[in-house]
Amino acid sequence: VFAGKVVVREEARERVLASASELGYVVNGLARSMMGVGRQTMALVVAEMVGPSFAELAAAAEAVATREGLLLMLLTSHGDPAREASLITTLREQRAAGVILVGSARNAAEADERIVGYRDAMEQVGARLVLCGRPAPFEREDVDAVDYDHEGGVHEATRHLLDLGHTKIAFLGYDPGFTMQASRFSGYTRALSERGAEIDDELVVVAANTTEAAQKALHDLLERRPDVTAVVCLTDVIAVGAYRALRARGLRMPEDVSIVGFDDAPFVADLTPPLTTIRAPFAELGRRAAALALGLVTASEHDILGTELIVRGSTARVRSTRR
Amino acid sequence: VFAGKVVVREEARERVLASASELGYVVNGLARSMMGVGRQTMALVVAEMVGPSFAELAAAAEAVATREGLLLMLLTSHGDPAREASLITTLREQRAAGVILVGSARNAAEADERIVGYRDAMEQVGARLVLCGRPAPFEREDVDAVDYDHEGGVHEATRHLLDLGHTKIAFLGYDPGFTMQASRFSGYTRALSERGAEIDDELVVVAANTTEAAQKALHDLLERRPDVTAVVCLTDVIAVGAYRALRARGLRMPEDVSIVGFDDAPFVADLTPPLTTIRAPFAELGRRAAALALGLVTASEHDILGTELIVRGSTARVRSTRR
DNA sequence: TTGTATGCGTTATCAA
DNA sequence: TTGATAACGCATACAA
Repeated sequence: VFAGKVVVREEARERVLASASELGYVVNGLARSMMGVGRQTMALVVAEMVGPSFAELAAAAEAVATREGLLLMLLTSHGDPAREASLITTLREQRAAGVILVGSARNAAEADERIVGYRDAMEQVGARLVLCGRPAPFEREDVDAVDYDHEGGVHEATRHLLDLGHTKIAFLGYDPGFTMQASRFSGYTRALSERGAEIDDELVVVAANTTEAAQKALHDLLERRPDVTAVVCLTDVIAVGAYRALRARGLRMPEDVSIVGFDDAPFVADLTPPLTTIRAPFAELGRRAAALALGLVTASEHDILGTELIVRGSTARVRSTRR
Repeated sequence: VFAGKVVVREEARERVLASASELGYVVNGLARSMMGVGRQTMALVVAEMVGPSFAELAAAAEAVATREGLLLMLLTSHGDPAREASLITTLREQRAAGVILVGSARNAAEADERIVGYRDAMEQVGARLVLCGRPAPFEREDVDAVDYDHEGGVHEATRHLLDLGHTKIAFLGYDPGFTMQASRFSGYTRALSERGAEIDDELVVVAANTTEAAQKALHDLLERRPDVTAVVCLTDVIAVGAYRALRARGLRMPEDVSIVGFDDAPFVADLTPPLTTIRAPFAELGRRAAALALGLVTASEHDILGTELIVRGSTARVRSTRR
């Protein structure tokens, strides 16, 4: 009766259902899926459960999982390769239908090899691995990935600043060791190069993705280089750190310094001034990644979703003189 | 070898491990936990994956799940009782070790009965149910719950405003149909009563928990009652809506109107002015709920965690005249 | 220390 | 339509 595959007399079915509800019986999903009837779970692995992007993406992925009758497992790797590997093992043991690895990854051949290993391991238990928000390793066509246009987004933002007359444009949050950081940075360099501008290494500053780290990093930069009139921030979190640093130094936005962020986090439109930022389609990203992970669609090519520059009050035309 | 219970010769164990890694074999966790060896998952059910509180709480719960070797399933109910019931059934089928129901619940006897039913249903398959961020139904001692002091938090915030000389204090986000809304509101009424102030019904305004709804609600209130000098907001999201409404009307904060929120969401300290708000220990909440759900601790009584008023720039002494 | 049998709650198959 | 039985991959107990 519960399997639903076999034809049963109506009266018998009702008798079974009645006893079941009387006894509080429910099918043992573990035994059921052990018979290969179908997986019951899929997984989403993120470095940390932070940021708006994470919630939006997870919610979208869960929605498609639910539609397919699956539960969504949410795991964190804390950016630790060992923990990541152990999660993959556990998910294999659990016979998850698919796993989505989301977020920036280490930008190294060794990391790429790990990913391919994970993919093969999952495949061995009949599950899919899909990358989300990061490029496929070695640009391999045989690893499913859905990403958004980090490079294009920052390129558009940087060009926006160039169009406003800025020339001393800093990049805050540089870290070539990670894919996301590297590709966003390359959007910055491309925009500058297209205008024939040199990359001023001093204006490219490393900062961890926290408000505090960003604040300190920009503070230090402005000590050395008070001529900066605009800063491209890796993320909105970093942009908020930039706001704090500028405010602490008595500089006005956007009159003295223009700021652009990335993510369009909640509330950044309510800052003073409202943050100009880049919006990525996180919900769509989660949907596609989940659909890929469950084999509902097949990746025609590597999907790269577009981003959108949202111009608000934190960017303005450069002023010829400062102070 | 994999069960680890039996003593095996070292050479044999190595031979097994070698073959396993060669074949890519991993234990079938489904079959294993079917033997009652131990559950492998626990679940966290929220209405929506929004808000900072959610991420912080989920991360903390996942940390203790991980420590116990379990995976965390994250499910959304969208506030729909039918979906909630269906999730409970699925989790019973999956033999989850425990489930945490988090967030505001409907404030009705019928809802309480549902919860007790869920608890019994989970118990039947040897799993625990724990409520988080909402009170136990009917104040039943036999339903595990860990909550924080909604009432006390808002009471402290309201008294803070009273101490600053405010008398026309509005409450934004009223909705007696839900536990969280009701208990936060009662903190407001208690603070007023303690000072011998009447509750002015016109100053108590309904608003859904979105920035847009709050903005419109406060706008409408100020049309009718321009004498309001302070507003207690159900959440930070609503407080941001209040900021917008005030700004749109050309009112200054805190000179013309003081605002307090609830949650201490990211970035609210970076608004202009920085938001005075109430911080609840979401991480601790998640930790305790998870520990309870896994039976690591037993609830001595119903845990009510304390909150903390964080005074920032959005509240100030009332001015005798406006404009 | 190792091999063998039994049972767990399903699905699937085949006979009645 | 229904009942009996094998098989799934494991844990457990017991014998070798």
